[in-house]
Amino acid sequence: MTIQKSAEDYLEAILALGGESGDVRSVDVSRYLSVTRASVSRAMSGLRENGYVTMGADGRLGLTDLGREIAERIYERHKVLTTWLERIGVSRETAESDACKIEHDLSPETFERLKKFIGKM
Amino acid sequence: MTIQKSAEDYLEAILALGGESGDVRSVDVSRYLSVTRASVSRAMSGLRENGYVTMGADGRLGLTDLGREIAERIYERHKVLTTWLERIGVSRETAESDACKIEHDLSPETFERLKKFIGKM
DNA sequence: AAAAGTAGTTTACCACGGCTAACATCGGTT
DNA sequence: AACCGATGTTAGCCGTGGTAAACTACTTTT
Repeated sequence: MTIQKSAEDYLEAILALGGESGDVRSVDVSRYLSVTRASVSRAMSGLRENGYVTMGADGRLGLTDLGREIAERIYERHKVLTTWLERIGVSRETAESDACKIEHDLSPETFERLKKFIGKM
Repeated sequence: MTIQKSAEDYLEAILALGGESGDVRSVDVSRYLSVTRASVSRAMSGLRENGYVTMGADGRLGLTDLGREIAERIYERHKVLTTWLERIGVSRETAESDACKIEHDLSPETFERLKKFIGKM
């Protein structure tokens, strides 16, 4: 199973919502990503099957090591992109929204370059 | 009909392949985008219906004013993105490929900023 | 002229990823 | 105890955009 874009979004959402407590449920993800509970439920089912996500009997979501690795990679990309976009003068909101859209697509090479470039700005 | 990403790709391909002669056929688009002739055929059918593309009896493809407008917008985005990526040290090939992936997604605001930024580099 | 290749189309299929609707649970209210 | 609201699941649907296979038509080769 090659991880899909939407799967990356779900994993990232779980990470982003986790915060201190780590108390994340499907409905939180549903609100965060503006999709229905049904969509989250099906996505979680797939992510559990493939070992990216765990779910307690009470519905609490967690990331496996594998899932966390992916989530963190995407989340870092997200931060790099928003930083860069804001740096060149894009508004915070647009930066966030654009970052979400392209964070899945850019090559590792581009990310490395971008990180270095931001450092030098 | 809100134009879709794939539609933008097809229009851009017709523009990119047009060059001097303007002699573009479906099979050229098919090779350019690495999709089957069947896919191109169906896409062209939709783009013709909606007034973005023309097709002569001999199979020659052309852009309507509407289609050309979109194609040029995307093509310009493509050029801005590849320029920028190469500028920060990404290889030509990766720059091309990454530009293709994100050229549909970035907001107009980001593009404006990016253009200005490249000018100042 | 016959055969082979090239181009475009149509059909039927598939995966993805949304959605709604209906149902099952569970916890707190009254 | 009965009810209600919130949550999660399942089933079935849809649009998008690819595919392969089969067919047509035109051109080029032999």
